[in-house]
Amino acid sequence: MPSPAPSRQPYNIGAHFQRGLVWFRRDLRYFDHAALHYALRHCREVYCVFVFDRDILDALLARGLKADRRIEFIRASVEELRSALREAGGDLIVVHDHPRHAIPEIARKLSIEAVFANHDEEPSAQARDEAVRKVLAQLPCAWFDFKDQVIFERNEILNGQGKPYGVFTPYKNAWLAALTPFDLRAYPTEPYFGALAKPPQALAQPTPALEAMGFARTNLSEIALPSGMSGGQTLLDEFEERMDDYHARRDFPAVRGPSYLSTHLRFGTVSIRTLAARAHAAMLRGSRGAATWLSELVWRDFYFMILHHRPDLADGAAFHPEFDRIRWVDGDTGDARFEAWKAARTGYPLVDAAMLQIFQSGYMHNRLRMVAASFLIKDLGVDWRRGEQYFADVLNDFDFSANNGGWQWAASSGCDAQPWFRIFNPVTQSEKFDPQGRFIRKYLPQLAKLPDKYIHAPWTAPANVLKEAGIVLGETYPVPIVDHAAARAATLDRYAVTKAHRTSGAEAAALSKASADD
DNA sequence: TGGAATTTGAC
DNA sequence: TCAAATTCC
Repeated sequence: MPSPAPSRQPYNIGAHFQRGLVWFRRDLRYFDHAALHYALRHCREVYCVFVFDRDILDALLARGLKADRRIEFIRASVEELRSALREAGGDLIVVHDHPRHAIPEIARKLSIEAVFANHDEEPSAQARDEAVRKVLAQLPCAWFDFKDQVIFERNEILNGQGKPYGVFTPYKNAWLAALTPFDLRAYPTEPYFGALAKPPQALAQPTPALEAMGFARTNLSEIALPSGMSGGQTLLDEFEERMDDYHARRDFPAVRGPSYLSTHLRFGTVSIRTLAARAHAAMLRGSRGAATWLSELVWRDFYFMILHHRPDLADGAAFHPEFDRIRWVDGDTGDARFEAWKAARTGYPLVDAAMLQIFQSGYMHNRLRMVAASFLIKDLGVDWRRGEQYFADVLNDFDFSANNGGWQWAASSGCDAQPWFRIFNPVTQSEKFDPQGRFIRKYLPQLAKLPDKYIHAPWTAPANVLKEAGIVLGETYPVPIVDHAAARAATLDRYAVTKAHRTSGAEAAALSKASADD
């Protein structure tokens, strides 16, 4: 049975079923949930399942990533969801398996007539769903999927020519213009909880332990990232207190400015509709902070939309292919630079502090993501894909679309990216956004005694100041691995190949004149 | 959602 | 002389 196109009208299932199965993936909540809403309304009995996906988890283990905060976050969130569903009269079947095997098997055992899930735009997830759907079709078992994790998806926002936007600002204007109360309204579930059903004991096995799946405990409990729906709610409540100041505070990593909700958005322990509705309402009453924050939520929709139209991005393609002509610094030099960047040993304090933040906590402040990415790409000359992969490995809130979008923005190869000749100065950024060095001092205590004036660039400090602060450059803290001015010049050279094919009008005229002269 | 070099303009 | 404005990368 083909799945109807997503609609901004209430989805018309057009049938009722005896038994349905809701497959939870990146939507670990039981309120305001599209798939659960429609399943509860169209099935007499609704079962719920979560699969710890061995295709994903085994790949992480094969790469040695045993201590992954995200797996721990997911497991805790799954446990909370499971308790909540139990209290509501149902349960959550939790298995550690390959979805293309587990979902049809459970569907068969429970005589499920229809599986309900929410969209996941990542190409690998699309392939996964297609594989599951194929097996289900043979049972037969129907499949329904829904927009849930964004406000507008896929082709819902198009430009005047009926094509997807490639530039953010006009996209955002169209997004705001298209917004209706329907788009922000919750998909209620609670009124229909009567349909939740408890699976037989054989399927209601305990949630697998981290260790049973091959993973180790992490420092998740120490890093102020409460998990589950309750954790998301706590962070949202706290953020609402400071939302009006978001625009003024969000750029300063030493200040509590951001919402810290990104990981909850990633795993759906908060609802995007709740967040966007709060932001939109506050914006309408004149809150600049709320307007700026809403803009960030629109960026999130934007990058999901871009990935939907450009699945080749998942294969490492540059959004603008001419940027794949760049010769990056590779070989031993490239390796050494990349390792120094990861190890927080670049000699630029703000960059190193940022890299320690992500390493220790799985989180990096958004301003610093731009600074650290720009430094790897445009100061060290290293291929942006290497940085993208590292962030993918360690960020708690890692989402392919936004991570790829951010890296390609920094590399200037992306849609609506910064111009290629725009190169952050890591010292200037530090002076602007961490003026008192509070963030730097938190992560680099060996620099703590340096006066504000020199904390952004220790190598410029006079010998007696360094001595006074107990610093021996090259021993207690690295000397800069590259000189910014020289690196900047090298990057401008390196990027020159991206404009080689684009001949200006004057150049074209000169060329045709030259050939006419021959 | 820059930065650096250069020019301009008020002293 | 210096900071603001402009231009170029």
